[in-house]
This record gives sequence, C-alpha cells and structure tokens, in this order.
Amino acid sequence: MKKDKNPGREKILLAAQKEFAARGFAGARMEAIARSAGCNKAMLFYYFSSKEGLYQTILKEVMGEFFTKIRAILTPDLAPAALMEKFPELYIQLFAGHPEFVRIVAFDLIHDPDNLCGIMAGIISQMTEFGPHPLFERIRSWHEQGLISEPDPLHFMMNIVALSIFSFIGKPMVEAISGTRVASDEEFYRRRVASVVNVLKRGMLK
Amino acid sequence: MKKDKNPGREKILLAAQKEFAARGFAGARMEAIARSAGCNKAMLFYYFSSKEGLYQTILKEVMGEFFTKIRAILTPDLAPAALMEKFPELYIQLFAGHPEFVRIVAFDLIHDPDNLCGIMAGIISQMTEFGPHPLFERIRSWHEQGLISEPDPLHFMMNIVALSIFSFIGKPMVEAISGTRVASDEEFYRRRVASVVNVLKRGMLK
DNA sequence: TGTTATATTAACCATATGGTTAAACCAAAT
DNA sequence: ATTTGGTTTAACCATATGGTTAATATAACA
Repeated sequence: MKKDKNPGREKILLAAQKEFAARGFAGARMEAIARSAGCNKAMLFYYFSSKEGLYQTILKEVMGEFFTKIRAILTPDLAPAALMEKFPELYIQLFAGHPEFVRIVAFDLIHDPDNLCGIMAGIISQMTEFGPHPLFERIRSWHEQGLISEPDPLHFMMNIVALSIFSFIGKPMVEAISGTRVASDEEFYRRRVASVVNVLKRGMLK
Repeated sequence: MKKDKNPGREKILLAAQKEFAARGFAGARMEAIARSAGCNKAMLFYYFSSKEGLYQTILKEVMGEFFTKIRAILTPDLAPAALMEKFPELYIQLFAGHPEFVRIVAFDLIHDPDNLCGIMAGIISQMTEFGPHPLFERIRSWHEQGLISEPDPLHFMMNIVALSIFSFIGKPMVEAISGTRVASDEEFYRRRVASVVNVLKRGMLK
C-alpha cells in the first residue's frame, strides 16, 4: 500500500493505536484520538467511516506486521531448538518495541476471541508455502522423531507463546506480588528472553 | 461477611461479573447487568453507589477468593517441585471453573495495571505469616541451595504464572493458528496441566 | 394496627459520544 | 482565473448511558 503518503491518515492510525491499547475498543474515544492526532474528529470518519472500521484497520495492520515477522522465522529447515530460541526472541523484542500491540491483541482476544482469530486465520491461509498447517505438522513430526517431549503441537506452541507474551501482560502483576520494580526495561527483557529460552529448551527438548 | 444474605445483592454481583468479564469496564452496561440480575438499574446504585464501586467490589472479591486459595498452597515446608505442580493445577482448575475471573483480571491488568496491583499488594500485605516477601525469599534460597536453575525469583514466578494463565487467554488464539478445536474442555485442561507441569519441572528443576 | 427501616421501581436528568453535514480550504490541472 | 478533487473544519444531531429522585412496596416489629 501507499506507505508514507497521507500523513494525516498515518497520524490517526498511530494515535488510534495508542488509544485502543490504553482503553480497549469500548473505552476508546474518537475525539481523544482526533485530538491526539492533531485533527478534527470528522477526519476519522472521513478515512475510516466508523469506530469499528478504524479499529479493524488497526487490528489487521498490527496482525499483518506481526505475522510477517513470524513467518520469516519459519524456514523449511527449522529445528526445534531454533524455534524455541527465535520465537521468544522475536516475540519479546517485537512487543517490547510496540507495547500497544500486546495490549490491543490481548484486549481483543479477551473480549471477542472469534474476531481476532478470524483475522489470523485469514492471514495464515495466505501463508501456504508448506501446506495447510505446516508448522503444526512439523512439530508433530519432531515428536515422532523423538526430538521433543511434548506430543501435542497445540500445547507445544502454547507453552512457547505463553512464556513469550506473558512477559508484557504479567510484568506489573508479578512486580506487585514481589514488591519490586525492574530497574531497566532493556535489562528485564534481555533476562526474560534468556529465562524463557532456557525453560523451553530444558523443558521440551529431548 | 454475610454470605447468603441479600440474595438481590448476590445476583447483581453475579450478573456484573459476567458483564465485566465479557465487555470490560468501559464496555459493560449498568442496565444490562440489571436486566441480567432481574432487577431495576437503580438497585445497582443502591447497593454499590456507582459503576466504579460495583467494579471494585467484584475485583476485590475475585482477587480475595483467588489469593485465599493461592495462600493455602504456600505451606512453610513447600518444595520447588510441589510448587510447580500445585500452582498450575490450582490456577488452571480455579480459572476453568470461573472463566470470568481470568477475563476480568486480564482486562483490568491490561487497562490499568496499577489498580489491580494495588489491590493485590493490599491482600498480600495481610499474608505476613512468613515475613514481608516470603515466597520470593524462599525461591531465592532454593536457587542458593542448588535446587532450581533460575536465579531470579521474578522470572521463576513469571514462568509458572505465564504457562498457567495463558491456557485461557490463548486457547482460542492457538486454536485459530492450528485450525483445530479442542474436543472437550475438561480433557484439554487436564492435558494442559500435565504439559505445563512437565515443562516447568524439566525446565527449572535441577 | 401503625411504625419504621429496608428494598424496589418508574420516570427523569445531564452529559458524553458516535456519527453527519454542509460549507470552506487548498493544491494541482486546465 | 476557474475548475476540480481531495482534505478539513465547525456546528449539529440522535441516542445511549451513568446517575438521581421521589414515590411505593415489603417485611419486621412494637
């Protein structure tokens, strides 16, 4: 698509991303987005026709960028250990750079799982390089070859995604429980990746 | 507190729990809660004075029940392996029985981390049986004794909580990615617990 | 029965909010 | 200079929604 063109439109998308991330769909205010984007509220409707339209646009964009990067990892010769290293690394790094992503995705996932899942299914259906469910089939074969301990690809992936994504949702929670605050975010995420990769490899690699 | 007394009040809390879980704070409608509870909207304000009041009441109640059960696990003689087994088991079982809990907690955690964390800190501060930060100190000592591989208690706990809680938030997501649906929820959660416990023990136990 | 404290409701109210519209602005093309 | 097409705005609109109130029902109790 035309990227840097329409700077107004881009600014709106940026502002909307922040607003939706902070307040969720229902809590987001069109006027707040407009103000934050430095334009009139009507512009939002001019470009995106409705709140829902704006929201879905962002969701697709976010998910698109996300899946594009994920796909880059999934090379045909991918080994289990590499997946367990690269996935959390990419995931945590990507989300650390775009904190809004996690929150938007999480908000939507909680509120209306089917919506996001539909979008994801759509994106995935275009990634047909390796057949219908390439990743899951490959994971299954890893187990058949005795490379990994978890027999079910669903749980295998859930373990990887859970450890990666929770770094963001759960950070404040665990901080509150422990009564501590992490000193620097960078340091925290570096150690987070190390811990996750370590647990995954020791935990699921045979 | 007076438990079964005030059946009207209880019905409102029940209905509100569902509504907040489904739509989050901003998306929840007072009238929808009233209708669902079979009473007039004014009753909500009569008992809870405001939407915020109703919400906070539920949050405290949910978190209270939650932490009470968590605390029951944390016996003074708790061993690392037992924690890794009992925590996911309890967590997943508790949340499977009360799907609203996860969603409410997650919604709130995403939208306003400080709020929930404040409540949690308050509850925790009453659990002073073992000193100020009993759990985290004990985890640290486990590592010093060479029992576990993860040196940082924060990451140790995050790994446990992440794997447990994500079972609910992420289930639909991973289902969508895989293109499959779990047959029975009970079977799914049983296998989920097994997988989580396995990864944790293999991954972090020395 | 009359009194009282608690529950419960219908009817309102003020405001916030998503969405619309008609007019104006502006840059490029003619 | 005029047209033209996209862009931008101020002023509105209809409705939804959190919250209030005053009146009424209900049950306990004296």
